[in-house]
Amino acid sequence: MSINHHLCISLLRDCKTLSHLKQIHAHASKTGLDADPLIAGKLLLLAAATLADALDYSRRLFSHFPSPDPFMYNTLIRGLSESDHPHHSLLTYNQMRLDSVPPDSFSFAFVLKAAANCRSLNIGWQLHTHVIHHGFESHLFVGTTLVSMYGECGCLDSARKAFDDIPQPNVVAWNAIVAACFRVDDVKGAQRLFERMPWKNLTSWNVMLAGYTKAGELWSARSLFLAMPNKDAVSWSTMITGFASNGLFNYALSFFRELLREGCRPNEVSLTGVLSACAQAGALESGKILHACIEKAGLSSIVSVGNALLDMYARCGSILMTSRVFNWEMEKKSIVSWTSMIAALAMHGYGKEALQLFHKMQEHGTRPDGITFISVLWILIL
DNA sequence: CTAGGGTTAG
Repeated sequence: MSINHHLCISLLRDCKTLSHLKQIHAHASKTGLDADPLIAGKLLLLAAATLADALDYSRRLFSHFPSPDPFMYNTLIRGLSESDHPHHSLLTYNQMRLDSVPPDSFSFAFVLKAAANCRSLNIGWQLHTHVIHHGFESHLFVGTTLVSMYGECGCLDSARKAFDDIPQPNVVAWNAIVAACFRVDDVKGAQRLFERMPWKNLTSWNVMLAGYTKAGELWSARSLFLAMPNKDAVSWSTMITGFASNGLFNYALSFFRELLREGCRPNEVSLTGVLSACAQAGALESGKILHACIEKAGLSSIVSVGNALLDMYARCGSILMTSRVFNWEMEKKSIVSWTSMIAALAMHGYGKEALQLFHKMQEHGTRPDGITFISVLWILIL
């Protein structure tokens, strides 16, 4: 089968997995589309860079283009900035400058995100000078990314200055500076800004909810939630995960029930939140009901949902259901899945099986981290 | 063809 431009673009738009991407690439290379720097080749690169498990692949694709343009550098910088090694994004940015390709506003938006993910204030400051040097200091998008980068690095003063440098901040910029206050636990400052905001949208309210729950001020969050003009799935998820992570299981469960009563469809975030509440409360029966809902809604293939289910069964003492979920219901496993299963086996006295799984995990190419080793050590204690 | 703010498990 040979494919044309149009087909290639629509296939890439729906591409979700690495093997799917490889198939498309194979078909595209038969007609030379993969080397077409105008559309298909670039979109192939874009798909690879935004697919979580296809970064090496995207780098290989990138290296085949003799003279990459800003779009292609940006694509790789973006993919790497969201990876586990965001500093590789900075290396690509440096390569771009060495190749005398001038960075544009997109390049700065992506590379500043990488600095934020590295939590490196030094890199952030250095990039800020580059932004000024290239004349983007009053660019709305770049300015907003600077605000959130400084917030992420815990430097509220710089975030404030970057915000004041934006000539006409819109609601997104305002939301960014409010979120920056919460990130350094300046709840009072966030409240003052929230009241002074010229406009608010739903996200502004959700920023406040998330900030309050992170600061442990759940009653402020609750009264704001009740006073909000509109609520969406993020508002509900924020409240449920907020209550669950602060140990208020009954509130998490009753908010989830309320969500269902309002006719909202639970998403994967609210489900992981309420499952975590069941796990901590030992509510096996509620957990089983949720399990059935997840299967019916077709959400069981989402890794975070599967992991939350695993943890719920393990903490509720049902080792049989834990291994059933792990062995039969999870097609995709992350390091969290392997570690949860190992911990569950070890804590229920199945030391030999836990150790076997520890080896099997490495055979699957997943490298253990600190938490995995701690889980294995439970074998010695129990 | 790419971009900024809010929710996700061990």
